[in-house]
Amino acid sequence: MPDQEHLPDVRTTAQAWESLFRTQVAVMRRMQGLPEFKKLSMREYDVLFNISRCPTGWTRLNELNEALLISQPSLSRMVERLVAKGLLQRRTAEQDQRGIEISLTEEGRELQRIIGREHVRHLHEMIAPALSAEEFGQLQLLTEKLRNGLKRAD
Amino acid sequence: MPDQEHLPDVRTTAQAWESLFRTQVAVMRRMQGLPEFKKLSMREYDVLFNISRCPTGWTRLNELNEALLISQPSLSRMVERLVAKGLLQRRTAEQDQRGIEISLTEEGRELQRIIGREHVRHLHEMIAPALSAEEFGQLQLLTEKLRNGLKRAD
DNA sequence: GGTCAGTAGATGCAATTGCATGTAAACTGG
DNA sequence: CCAGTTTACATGCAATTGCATCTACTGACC
Repeated sequence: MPDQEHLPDVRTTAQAWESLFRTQVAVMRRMQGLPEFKKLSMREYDVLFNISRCPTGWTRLNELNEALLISQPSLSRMVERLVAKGLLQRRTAEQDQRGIEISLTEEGRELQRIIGREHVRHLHEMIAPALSAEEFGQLQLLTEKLRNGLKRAD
Repeated sequence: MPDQEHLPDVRTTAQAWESLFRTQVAVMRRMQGLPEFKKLSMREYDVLFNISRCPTGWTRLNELNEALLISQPSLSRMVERLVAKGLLQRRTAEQDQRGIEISLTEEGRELQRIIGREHVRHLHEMIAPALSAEEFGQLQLLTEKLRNGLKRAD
């Protein structure tokens, strides 16, 4: 081990978390009203976005659920609604007859792209003035490291 | 201005935000099931916590609303429920007869403290292994700076 | 191969949420 | 001072959410 890094105490971790959390709230709150989220709520967009990131294009419902804060029954019904809107398609998983796989339809993919572009543009306007490029880079590294280092849920 | 810091591009800001957001989701998701949130949902606890931070002990409803992601009618009714549970008290504001001020009751303050202690303890267990004390400090500074530097909502 | 525990989603139902709108008080310009 | 606008919160109501539970399938053990 190179330099001695001392372990964080409770105050340090609590304050850092609180600051991160409040920042997330502040940004989300400003984003809520923006026009791109008129057609789809932010939660729904987040579902489309997560699916769009899957290499194969298909995800298992339970896997998707882990990336979201909503409960399993809520996701189940949200997917139902998004299928009804023509934005998603479902199929039963090959190797596990209990499982459901979902993917974006062409329409869903297109809507995700449209909203995504607007979203990124507005996000950039909102947060870019606050930090330098170097600081954003540090922030990304620190949050990635934090996320990857979380103690496994028991 | 000392060194030349270059301005962040769109990719840089979007990736940093996404990483922060995903980290927040990962932590919140693990927190949801913990026993301290059996008596009160996380949203409700967050309300008590925010009020507990007010120097005077009283807050205006609209001011409190700005620190939360829920809508104004939702907060209005959540406060109603928390008053019914005996955790909050309400009064009309002195200088503005339209306004409502709320504060914790003794019972509410005590419950907030109990949940808060458990929460901080579990949070620490969960995230402390991920970063050093110095890194948590950097994370706090960066998120504070980000929050304070957000472009004003139009 | 049959029983039993565990996992993936679906569903009934009550509670919570948000949207649109309502009411009342405060501000504003003449 | 008074009409018109804005602000703060409440309320009707439909949509969404979560909890508890159910069904169907899987995997393990014997």
